[in-house]
Amino acid sequence: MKLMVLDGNSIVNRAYYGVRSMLKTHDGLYTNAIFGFLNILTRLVDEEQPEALCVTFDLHAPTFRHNAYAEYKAGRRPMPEELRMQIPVLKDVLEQMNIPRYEMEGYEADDLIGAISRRCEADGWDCVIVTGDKDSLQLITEHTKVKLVTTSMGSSTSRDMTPESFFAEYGFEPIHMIDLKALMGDASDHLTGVPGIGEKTALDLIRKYRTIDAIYEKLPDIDARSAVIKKLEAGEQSARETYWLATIVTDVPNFAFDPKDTLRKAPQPGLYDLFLRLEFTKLIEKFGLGPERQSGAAAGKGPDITVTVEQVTSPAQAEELLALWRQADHVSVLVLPDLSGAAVVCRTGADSAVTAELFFDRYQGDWNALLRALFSQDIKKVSHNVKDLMHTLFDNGLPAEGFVFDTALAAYLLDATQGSYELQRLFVSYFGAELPKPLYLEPDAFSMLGDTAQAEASLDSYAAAVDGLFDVLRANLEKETMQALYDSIELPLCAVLAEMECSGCRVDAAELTAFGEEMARRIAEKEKNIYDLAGEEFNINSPKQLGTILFDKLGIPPVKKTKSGYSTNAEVLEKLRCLYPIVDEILAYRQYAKLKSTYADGLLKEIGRDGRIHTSFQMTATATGRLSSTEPNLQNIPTRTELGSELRRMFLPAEGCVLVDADYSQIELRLLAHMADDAAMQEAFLSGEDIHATTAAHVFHVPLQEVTPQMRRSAKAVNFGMVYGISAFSLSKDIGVSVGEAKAYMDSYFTKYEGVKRYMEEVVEKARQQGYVETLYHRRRPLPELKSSNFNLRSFGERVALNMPIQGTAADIIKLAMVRVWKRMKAELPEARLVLQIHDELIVECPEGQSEQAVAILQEEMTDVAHLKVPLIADAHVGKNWLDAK
DNA sequence: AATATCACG
DNA sequence: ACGTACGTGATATTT
Repeated sequence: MKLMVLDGNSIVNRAYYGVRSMLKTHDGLYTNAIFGFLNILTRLVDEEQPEALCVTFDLHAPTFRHNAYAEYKAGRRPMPEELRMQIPVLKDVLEQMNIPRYEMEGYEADDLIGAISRRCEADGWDCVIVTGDKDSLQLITEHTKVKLVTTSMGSSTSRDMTPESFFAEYGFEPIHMIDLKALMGDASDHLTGVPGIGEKTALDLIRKYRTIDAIYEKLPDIDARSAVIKKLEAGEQSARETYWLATIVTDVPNFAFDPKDTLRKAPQPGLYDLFLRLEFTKLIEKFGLGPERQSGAAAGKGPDITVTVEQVTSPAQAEELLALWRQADHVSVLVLPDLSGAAVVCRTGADSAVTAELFFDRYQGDWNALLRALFSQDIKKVSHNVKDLMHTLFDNGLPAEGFVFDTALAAYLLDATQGSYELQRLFVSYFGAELPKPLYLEPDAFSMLGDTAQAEASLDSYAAAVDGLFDVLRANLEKETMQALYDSIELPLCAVLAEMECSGCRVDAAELTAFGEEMARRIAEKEKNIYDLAGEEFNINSPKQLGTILFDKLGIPPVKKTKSGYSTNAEVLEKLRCLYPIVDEILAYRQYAKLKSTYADGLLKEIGRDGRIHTSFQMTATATGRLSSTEPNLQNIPTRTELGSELRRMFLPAEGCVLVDADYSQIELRLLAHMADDAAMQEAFLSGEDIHATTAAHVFHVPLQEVTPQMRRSAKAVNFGMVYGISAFSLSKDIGVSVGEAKAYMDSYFTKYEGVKRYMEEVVEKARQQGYVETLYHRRRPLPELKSSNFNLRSFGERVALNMPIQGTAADIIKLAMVRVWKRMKAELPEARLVLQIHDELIVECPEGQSEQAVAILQEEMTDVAHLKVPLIADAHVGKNWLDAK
């Protein structure tokens, strides 16, 4: 039999610091430590398969040992509030999981673990101790092993310590860990040990003599330098005291522990509700949890409404409902992805609603006409992921008007850091209950299901969920002053993006194929050279194999390491290229391989039957408010190298058309000048100077005419650094100077741009107070990281606080410009259409003869969209392909 | 599923 | 003394 015992305090600490970001629920309850704890727990249980399981905790009351050493705890940093508040919840979780918890006044978690492990051994059980503290290593025996948990870079790993592995590492038996501590002490626990004796000397002594008793018995004659012997003599009392303090008590009176009491049991039904509250939907699935009784899943704590369900089969019935919907404030609609069915929820009173089920195969009328009526302007509709629905409607030649609310989009605005805005998740967050599995969304769910009844029921409850979420989300948007952002930017953008996705962009498949073939030739050539230079064949695409060849076989000095071996990235290889010809070949190989796999082959796969690529724009993906582009990503087509930018030649307008490319000039720096209200920087933009050159002149104290290209490059890096939340270290790395010089540049920069300096301080301070940052248009990003006690996490939060308002405002501005350009083109230039957006750049396709009007519309709308204290400039060019239009 | 790399603004 | 830019997505390899 085997028991696993966790050191609760130690593991929850590791978990808290280990989980990458500050996970929290939508209403601000921190959960990252609990989540991390459960991850560690489940992983180790899987690994060990123990029959019994328990957790111990410290009780923070003074103990006899603490009295003996009053300052014992004094030096430890207090537990951060964000962690402290999670502890009682974690204990609840353990209770619901039926995992016994042990804590006792006067004893630390360690002591209880000691007692537990000895009790196990006495009963003939094996014991596995899980902890992050090395203190427990003294408990290792033939039947007790320690799993030492360490966290680094956001993931935790554990190492098994047995008598054998301990001896291999330390060179003595586990029990002498106490003797080691007695000599070297432990700063983190305020154990003095022998003053002047450090880890190395202590290890030497213990390896030779094993115990402090043995050492002190023959002290004058032991094999050590005389200085060491002197220190040992002077520190004997402290050593013996430390020995006593470092010894884990294994004999705890009144601790009635029986390993049989900890045999694993199924969790309590309440675990499900608790996980719901913590929004651990993934864990609910993993643990196979469900509600206590089948009480109609969507009923839960959701809105309490009497629903009449109506099957729509006849046109007469449809007419009646359409009339009802037209006079309703709004209806909530969910539609199957293939438009073969829909559910429409319409409120008929404060606590009543009618849900209509519409299915193509049961409707004895003109299905298309019904959809046309439903999606016309005069029925106000709420839905989830409106842009995707519009895309489908457009593709089918149907109208997509009268959408007044998108629940996914609203939830995204309320917290852009959540990552996922699935309906099921939102329902859990806002109503604390689960929706049934979304059968109809899974591929072929319908056909596999056979019986459509279940799918229909889930479509109903999903539409009802949208209806319920609408109220709370709309109220929250208003409360947080995001109504305007929502109404005038995000929601109108849905139609714009849906249309852009449907339009797509024409791509020259033949040219792309030829380009791919040319890359294949060059790859083969480089491959041969590399194998020759390496003396053997290997997979160049594998960083692991490449690292072995370069740094082990060829003996090139490694520059940097990653967590799993040598780093072989471009930055590293760039440093080595002059000295080793193979490195040059590898860099070339990598370039060709990237261009072929990601771009030539990757884009070819995405060309549709219409000869065009239809990317998807994601509206709820980024924390700053930017869009993203997927399948394929058309926002990262190469431009920085000549060879790569050839790909842009293959993006074409439709026959008889041209492309118009308009991009904002330095929009982020202009926004910095505006938002920081920095007079000097505003002046530079107002006078139309080259901002990077001007900055260079100031930073390097030279007249504008004497600024060299090198100086301008560095100044440009400093300018960008400001937008990103700079540090001297990273700036120095970026422009290749010492940290000291970089620091000097920054100081000089801040002397010139005082407003920027002040702004950077103020924005972080304000973010700390509010718990979030926001853009000019009140787009918001929560920043719990600023309260973190983890230096790295907190610093990250500070950089984000500097960056998000700028990047996010730029995103707001171009989104608004898109809506306006779209509207004007609809009215004035109906044959022109928006094709792509690349963050600060818009691409329009229009008939050859209309390019001048298109340029004018783009420039006017992009420039006029915001009135800042500096001009907003947009440059526009016309071309027969993307490259020419740049 | 995670990691390393590299493409973009 | 920490470890460093901000925001993305795709591919190939490895676990």
